[in-house]
Amino acid sequence: MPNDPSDLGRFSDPAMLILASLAAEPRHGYAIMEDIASFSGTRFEPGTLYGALARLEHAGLIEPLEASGRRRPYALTAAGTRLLEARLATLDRVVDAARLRLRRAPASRPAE
Amino acid sequence: MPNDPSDLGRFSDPAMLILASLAAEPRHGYAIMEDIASFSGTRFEPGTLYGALARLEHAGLIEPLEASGRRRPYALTAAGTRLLEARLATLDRVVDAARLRLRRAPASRPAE
DNA sequence: TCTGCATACTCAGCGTCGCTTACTAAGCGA
DNA sequence: TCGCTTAGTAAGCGACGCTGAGTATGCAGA
Repeated sequence: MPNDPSDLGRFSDPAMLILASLAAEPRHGYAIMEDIASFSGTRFEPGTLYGALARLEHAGLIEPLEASGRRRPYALTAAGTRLLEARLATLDRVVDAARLRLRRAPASRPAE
Repeated sequence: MPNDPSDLGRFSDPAMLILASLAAEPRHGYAIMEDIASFSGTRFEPGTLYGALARLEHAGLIEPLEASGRRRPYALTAAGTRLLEARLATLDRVVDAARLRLRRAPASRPAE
């Protein structure tokens, strides 16, 4: 129950990638999609993208800017920036821990 | 639609953390819980932990070892190890991209 | 001008998965 | 034998990711 807005809900992938994409500058949905595909290799379908966008806006992590034509651009809020930074730090810790554990794994992993 | 077993389903957090915990050595559920809490700061409730464990086993990413008493230990399979490594590489790319973007962000973020 | 493609977004529905909560039960020290 | 920690089971809810189809605008070329 994400009553806590500092929590990304239970998921992180689409939301995290969107926050990362918006970190550089405001972008509209379609551009976010292209951008994410370029740096992460994952291309979201519109439903995934715009659904996540709506949730992030509702959580106050991003905010809509004035539309120009069909394009509805979004910008990171201060809260969104803070959350992204915190999330990045946690990810670093986890990735480091995982690498360490992989390296310490016994060389003789059972067959298969 | 995780017909593709090389896919962690749509989520990654609990599953990823479990794989990371098992990377060092086989562990049983309760020990995984403690371990994850120690390196990631997140403590899963039993439902979350054992649910994810069952899915990972079903996907062939971990396998149960012989139980000793109540303890049901699991070990990473070769597929699990490969997936963890791949996932780690992707995470690195994403974290780097995000950091770069944060640094390039215009210093003058609108108020608030 | 009309066709057709790329852009940009909306909407509806399904199934999965995370999360909570409560319960069972073994092992062990006081 | 009481009670704490350890260890795992079970049930249910609702959020969210994902797919897929549909709508509409702008623009280049025939």
